[in-house]
Amino acid sequence: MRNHSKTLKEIYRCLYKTFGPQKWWPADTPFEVIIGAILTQNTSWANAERAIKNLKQKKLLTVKAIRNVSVKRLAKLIKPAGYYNQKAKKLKNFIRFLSENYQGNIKTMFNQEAFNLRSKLLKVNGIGPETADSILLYAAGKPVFVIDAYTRRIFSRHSLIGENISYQGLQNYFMNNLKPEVRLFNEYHALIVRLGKQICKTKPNCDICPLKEIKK
DNA sequence: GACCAGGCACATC
DNA sequence: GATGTGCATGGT
Repeated sequence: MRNHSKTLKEIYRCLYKTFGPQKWWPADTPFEVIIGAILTQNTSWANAERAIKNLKQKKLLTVKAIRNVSVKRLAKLIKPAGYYNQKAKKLKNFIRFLSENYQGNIKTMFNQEAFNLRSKLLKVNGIGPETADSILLYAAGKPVFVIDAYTRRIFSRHSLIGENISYQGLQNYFMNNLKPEVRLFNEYHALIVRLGKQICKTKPNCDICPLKEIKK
């Protein structure tokens, strides 16, 4: 039997040594992290960033401002992020959730146990597992491991997990085999994305994969 | 011009 | 629970 805990640590060290700290999440405030998490859904970060820049420029990156702006104007401003009509509604949905349950106060929302908040976030239309977990880890600073398409691709290619494993299954795999440290979870997910961006697009391409030395 | 990017909701079986 | 589809921009 493979010692998954040991292998996961080994992979982390390898990625960190190769790429260094990724300094996630690139945002000024927890609120900006949340907005960014919604805008970057199935979208390159560069495009999500353009949308955020537009919102900042129009002074719309606050709870109150997004609550008061029309969906139409919001959609127009976030256009570079793609799916702009859907995402405008999603942003509105989150703001409504925040306003109705926590007086629009992010800190109040975060003042509860992580998986309790997680289940509430998942009920907001537009927030799925990855977005919820990104909010919990990168905005709230809670030790929740974020899974994305790269994670499944990379770890199944290295035969550490089945390629059809569910989001929950994969998240449990990481969380059962790693210490629940925010710092570690933060950097680990970011490094996985970093690796995925570089080489794990469509082919394994293991010749230049820094993980090729990880023993099978 | 195809393919991809730090997903998600919804319909259908 | 699994599988298929719409949503949309900008870079390679």
